[in-house]
Amino acid sequence: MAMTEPEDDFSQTQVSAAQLRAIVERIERLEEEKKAVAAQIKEVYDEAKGNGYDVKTLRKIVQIRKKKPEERTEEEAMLDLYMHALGMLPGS
Amino acid sequence: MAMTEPEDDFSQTQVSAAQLRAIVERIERLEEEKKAVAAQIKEVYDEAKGNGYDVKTLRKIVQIRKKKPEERTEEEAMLDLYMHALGMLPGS
Amino acid sequence: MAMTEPEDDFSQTQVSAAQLRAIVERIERLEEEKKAVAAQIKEVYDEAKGNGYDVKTLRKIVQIRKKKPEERTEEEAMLDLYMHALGMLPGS
Amino acid sequence: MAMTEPEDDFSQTQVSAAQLRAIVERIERLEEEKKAVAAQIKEVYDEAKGNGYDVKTLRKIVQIRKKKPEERTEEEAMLDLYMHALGMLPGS
DNA sequence: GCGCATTGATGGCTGC
DNA sequence: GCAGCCATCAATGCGC
Repeated sequence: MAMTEPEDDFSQTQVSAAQLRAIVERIERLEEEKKAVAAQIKEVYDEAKGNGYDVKTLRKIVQIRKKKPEERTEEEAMLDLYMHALGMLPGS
Repeated sequence: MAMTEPEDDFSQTQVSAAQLRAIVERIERLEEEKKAVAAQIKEVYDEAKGNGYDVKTLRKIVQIRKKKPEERTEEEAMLDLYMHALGMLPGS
Repeated sequence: MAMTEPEDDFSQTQVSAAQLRAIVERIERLEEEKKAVAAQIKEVYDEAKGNGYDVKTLRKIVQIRKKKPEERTEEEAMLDLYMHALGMLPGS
Repeated sequence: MAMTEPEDDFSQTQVSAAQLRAIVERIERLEEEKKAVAAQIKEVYDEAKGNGYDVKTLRKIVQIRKKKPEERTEEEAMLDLYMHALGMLPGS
């Protein structure tokens, strides 16, 4: 009875507890997913290693491919930046 | 010609390049998945925040639940030890 | 000649460039100092470790002492609240 | 008396407490230094801002000057990296 | 007040 | 096997 019809004083608390539990468990499930994907990534690296690839180098390549577009933009902006900062451009 | 009938000397190299490309692309796909899951986790925290929960505390809870009870006890004990030595606790 | 008697049009620009350079170099010097201090901090931790102290706990202590007692109390209270709601505490 | 001639049972503990306190305080002093230097850096930026410089751009410049040598090295290594990884170099 | 960027902390990997 | 290194992740501070 008390379980199915809790005291009013505790209803809100119980709801909060249930919500809280739901939130935490959702996060934990998602973190497990993330962990699983991370493990798959590791597997690919390990397999590659087994095929004679150098993991460290592979990581570098992935990293470079990730950063490239960003870097190129920075590089292009840089010249303008310096020139502008030094008052060598019209807009300065 | 060279493209459709490559020199034997380069066959192995081309296979390696293909393997390499396959590996890198698999990793990149998995990293995108991981990124997506991370975004979902962020959403849950944001939603919780919208419902009045304190995100920082939520993170702490998740972290604590990750640790084994034994670890948690050890860490707390060590902290108490140091805090006691520094007079930061009532019983000191 | 042009170097010793620059065109009026460029005088201001040159001054700005000099100022700019001065600013940037001052910042760079200060950042080196900051880096040096960070290295000293690391040394202290390493030395402590050599004397048998637990670095992780030391860091926690330093962190806790940084916070005002009030903050600390609030945070602990919130954590207890959540942990209680989740049945992670004895009294729940 | 107890203060100047502590019980043997507590000597080691007290020494540890003193050592511990010394360590923590050294760290705290160094962290204050670091904080002070950081504040000086901020002052330079603020002063520059007062002189009409764009702080955001200044930060970018400092950043670029910091990363450049490193990036150049990476850039150089990269080509070799790709070529090596793809078996297009003698050493592969 | 929010999002971004830096900084600090943790856990995993590598080399000795 | 452990210490140092690196990559990831949380947290603080800053600017918009």
